[in-house]
Amino acid sequence: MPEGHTIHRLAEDYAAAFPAGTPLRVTSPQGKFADAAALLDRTPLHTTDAHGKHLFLGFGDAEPAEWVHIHLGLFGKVTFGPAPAPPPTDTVRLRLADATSYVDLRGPTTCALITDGEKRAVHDRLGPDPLRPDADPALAHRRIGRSRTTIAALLMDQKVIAGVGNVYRAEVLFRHGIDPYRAGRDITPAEWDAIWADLVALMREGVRNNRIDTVRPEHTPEAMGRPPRVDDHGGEVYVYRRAHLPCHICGGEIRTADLAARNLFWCPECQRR
DNA sequence: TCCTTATGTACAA
DNA sequence: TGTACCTAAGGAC
Repeated sequence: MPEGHTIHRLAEDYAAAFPAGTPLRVTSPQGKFADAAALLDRTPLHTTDAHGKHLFLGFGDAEPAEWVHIHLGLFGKVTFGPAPAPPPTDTVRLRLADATSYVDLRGPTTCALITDGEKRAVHDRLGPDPLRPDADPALAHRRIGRSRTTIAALLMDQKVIAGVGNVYRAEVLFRHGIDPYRAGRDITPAEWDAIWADLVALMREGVRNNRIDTVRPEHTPEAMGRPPRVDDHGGEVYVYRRAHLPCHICGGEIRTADLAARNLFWCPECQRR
């Protein structure tokens, strides 16, 4: 479930699973990361970091000079388990293991050993991340405010804002009653401030619960006297993957459309221009 | 067993 | 804009 909240949660979970100082077995059963894994084998995990959808694992006994850079893409998955680790399947790109637990990485778009400088370059090409304390929302609004591109596309552009994916994009626009096709430059500073603050809160909750929930208590099916939801992605949402179903608030039909090769979902009644 | 789909991105044309 | 890449689950047969 890789939007930014998943990656920040993984950074926490990797660090919690493998305390600094404990040497790890590092392997790549699939083979695609075998050379790097051999270099890292029997060294401890020192630090983890996350920016948007990018995860960084720093190995060694001191401040890392090299990092494992991981991006899950659309399919990547990480599974944690207790020792003893089962025999790995042939899709495990990276396995970390110690005496008490193991973690398997499968299907990432990126899993590469990079230098500290290369890591900085990744940070430099990413926009502010609502989950990072150093993030500057004004930086994002400066880009959005000059753009004729739709706000729906801008929210997915990691150079503009890092960590938002297709679910948070759809849900935050719904929560603020914003038509996804409005141009970025028509988003007022007040609207942007509210969107940013909401993303900070929603994504922090996402890290805490390891899933995306966006429905306010007063709009849950129970509170609205409607039948329980039938979403299959784990969280409570207003519009994501709810095409042709009734809007939780107005009862109108949720619409869907292609936008930049992704599925956009919105309620045309609640999200007017 | 095959087909579709998915919370993503990079690159070619 | 289209396509390639990575994996697994669910649904249609």
